[in-house]
Amino acid sequence: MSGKINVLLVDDHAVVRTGYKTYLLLSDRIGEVFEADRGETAAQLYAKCLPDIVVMDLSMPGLGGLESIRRLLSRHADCKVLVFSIYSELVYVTRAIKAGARGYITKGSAPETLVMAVCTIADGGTYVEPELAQQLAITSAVELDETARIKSLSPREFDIFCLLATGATTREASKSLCLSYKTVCNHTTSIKDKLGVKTMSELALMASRHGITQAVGS
Amino acid sequence: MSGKINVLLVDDHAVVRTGYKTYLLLSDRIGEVFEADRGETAAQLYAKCLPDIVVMDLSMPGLGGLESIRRLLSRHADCKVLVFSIYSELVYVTRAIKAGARGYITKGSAPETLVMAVCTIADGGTYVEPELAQQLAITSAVELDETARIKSLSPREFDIFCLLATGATTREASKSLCLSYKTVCNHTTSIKDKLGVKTMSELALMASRHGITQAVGS
DNA sequence: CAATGCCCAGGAATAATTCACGGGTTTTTT
DNA sequence: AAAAAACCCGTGAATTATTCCTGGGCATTG
Repeated sequence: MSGKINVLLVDDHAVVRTGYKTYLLLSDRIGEVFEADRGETAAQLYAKCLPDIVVMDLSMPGLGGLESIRRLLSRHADCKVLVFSIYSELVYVTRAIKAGARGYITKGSAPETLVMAVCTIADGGTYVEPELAQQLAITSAVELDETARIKSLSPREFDIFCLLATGATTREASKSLCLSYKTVCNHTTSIKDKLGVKTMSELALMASRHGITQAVGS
Repeated sequence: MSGKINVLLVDDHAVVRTGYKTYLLLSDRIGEVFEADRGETAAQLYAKCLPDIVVMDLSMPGLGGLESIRRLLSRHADCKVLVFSIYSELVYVTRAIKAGARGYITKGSAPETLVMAVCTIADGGTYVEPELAQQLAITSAVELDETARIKSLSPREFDIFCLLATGATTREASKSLCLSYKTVCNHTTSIKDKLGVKTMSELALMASRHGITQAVGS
């Protein structure tokens, strides 16, 4: 039905562009493949070439991939963007979708998958890598949940959480808060339980993600 | 002088492999290009094809890139390995070199660089991306101290460090590395000692400051 | 007045960690 | 090449940390 699909590839890795291009051109549904190495030039090239779809990497110098998507869409609202990233973390998926992407696949996916995704999106559909799509439903809630979980800590638990997450030992925390060592142990158990972490490392990383860097108390 | 250079590509991303391959084959110095998608098969393929150089990604499922390099070298001591990784953190560079790699470049580098690095190493030289080599001198005093400490870890200690710092339990780490639980405990003690930290939280935070976010290995 | 939830903490059982040690291997030094 | 040093792996005994269960005090709420 429709003619050939013209693609604009945006990726700062020349090697990756080449790999992708090689695969795309194997399909007879694909027409021309344009290349840009950064977000800034992508918008200009888009205006000039008017491709049917933009395939965009997320990690790029200058404007990141996300910002590039936003800019592209602010000028060309009907622009179809497929994100093709090394990141399989859901954070990136949700952000990309939020920014207006129509699809998301990782560089680990089979070459046929990307060609297929390109065609699907060019035809007006959307495509998110199955594994990610599945996780998305589950984990998008969990992502927000992390904040919620921290908030679910009782005041005392939060005090202890801050101390332990920034490197204090259980004993130091107990002294600092004038509590029995055992009490702190017990609190810690329920903190880990509420936060859903197994190790102190996870706890510390979670705290640092949420900007908890120094002890609140003395 | 020498004939064509045969290359073995080890990367779990098919697209990326294709990209390298396409570029490599543009050079008339390159002969055959073999592909492996993980460390386990790389060793076998190496024995069969006897390439002049191995281009290896660091982040792979199963054996990580580092462990793959070690194994490869334990069987084929004269094997030349060029690491081609997304990681631009210095920790990984030094680790890779220590593991026996002859060179290190990132996926962001120009395609010509890759070909050049391959040729240089195949000719018996070494090649580390200039930016990275330079960065080794720039890092701040505090970070430098921490970096030095991390570097002082033995290979095994580093493996364990990565796992524990990203949330693995001692037991999980022992399984993942096929070690006795007690052995991991003992290593952990000396890791904490060498890094000068008291708690696992501190250990995790220190790792995250140095860009160790996911296990390079399994 | 229950009922709930937080706060504190002790006891017993369990799990995790440390310390001292030894044997084997690899690497480096001399 | 021999010696020394460093690394790797592991065990056993002692120590410490953590969990689970329990219970009392306190404040808030329906």
